[in-house]
Amino acid sequence: MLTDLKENFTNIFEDALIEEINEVGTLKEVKEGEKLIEIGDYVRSMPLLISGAIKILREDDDGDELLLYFLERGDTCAMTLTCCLGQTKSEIRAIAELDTTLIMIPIQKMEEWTGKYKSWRNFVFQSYHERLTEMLETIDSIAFYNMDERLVKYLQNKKKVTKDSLINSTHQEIAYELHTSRVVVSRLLKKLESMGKIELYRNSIKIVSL
Amino acid sequence: MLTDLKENFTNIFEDALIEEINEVGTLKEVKEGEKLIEIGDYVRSMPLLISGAIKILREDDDGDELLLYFLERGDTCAMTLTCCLGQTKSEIRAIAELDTTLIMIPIQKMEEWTGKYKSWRNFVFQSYHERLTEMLETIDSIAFYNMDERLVKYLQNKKKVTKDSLINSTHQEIAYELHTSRVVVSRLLKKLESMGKIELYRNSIKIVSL
DNA sequence: TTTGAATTGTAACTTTTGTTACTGTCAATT
DNA sequence: AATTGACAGTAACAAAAGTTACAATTCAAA
Repeated sequence: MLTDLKENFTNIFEDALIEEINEVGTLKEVKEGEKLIEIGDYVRSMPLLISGAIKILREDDDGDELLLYFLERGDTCAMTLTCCLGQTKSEIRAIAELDTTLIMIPIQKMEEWTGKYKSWRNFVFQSYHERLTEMLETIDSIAFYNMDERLVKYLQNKKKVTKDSLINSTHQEIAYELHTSRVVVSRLLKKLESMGKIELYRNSIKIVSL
Repeated sequence: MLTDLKENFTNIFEDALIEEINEVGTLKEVKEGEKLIEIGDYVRSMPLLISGAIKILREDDDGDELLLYFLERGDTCAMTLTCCLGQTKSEIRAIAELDTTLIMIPIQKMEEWTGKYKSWRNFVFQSYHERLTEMLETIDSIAFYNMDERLVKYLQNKKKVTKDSLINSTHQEIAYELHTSRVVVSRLLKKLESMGKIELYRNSIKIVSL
């Protein structure tokens, strides 16, 4: 774990802090599709992402979902941060988008470190900033763009996160994450295909030029 | 200013911190409608809200707006926090919704206090949490609700913030903040009126029962 | 008092999105 | 090989939201 830590956080955290994380943190591996946090859960530890990606989802009253954003290497979950401190329940669901490696840090350390390490404070503030920014982008997408544009953004984002221009999703899965219906997604994907921007296969979509 | 501080923050901040705020902070009064921050501005000081309310708006490429949330008594601007620390430009616009009193704190103190005062750290984290929660609610509204429901939420929220069941807005102003068209707002308001939930006047709307 | 701008109401229409229904295809399993 | 269920394509329709156009009203300024 120390190697993972040094590789990913050496320019971010002081050596003494890396030491401490190494002592109290536990390594966790999750498989693609595995659920990390459910809405309403109490959060008892804070994740640092070493590799992979985690998708953060919001749910409405009918149980329908909306993809908020992805966490990637070097990220942490800003929602978790405040849930830890405030002892409140999770407002979101977290699911591994890829096979993912995390370091879990017990929440007791959170408060201690924010007083003790400047690098930790900066990291936490930076995380908040990034998350707020991502939330703003999500709001932009929903409020200012039509579904066809949102779909394009979704595909681009997915490609970036998975580092793969072949996206292994069904139309139904995409519809869930964009909070629309399968028929609408199929319709718009077909239009993108006829424009030569993507190629459609069963269970996957090849991004040609988006 | 000391009185304002003690009245509003005495249970939140340590006495020593209140002292410091009193020394370095400056009192600022803004009139309703006055702009506090524009998108792209660099932020050089952090506001603590003593009284009044500030609306936070997001803008799209065409210059159209969307209301994100209100800041009220005891709040601070989470976007400002990170802008200060990260030296990045503002992503949002802030306009006084009511006549408002603020204490402005120079950003240099930010970092110093996060190391020095536990109560300050808690306040900052709490602020982030509240802002993230408000952003989630905004996302819920846009993503999961239709315009008629969003309009009702808007009116309820406005009533709560202004503490006045008579809302002094034109249909056009409401349309801007909900990012829709005036005709749509007029249509939906008329429907609410015919249901007996509101009364419509020129330049104002009376909330009867929502 | 007249003018003109801002505000509101409303009809008619278009576009976007969502829904229902049915079809064919693919792939795993028996 | 036959069965089954998940997946995708598409038509037809419905609902929600956006647009255009115009009329009526109010109110302040000329």
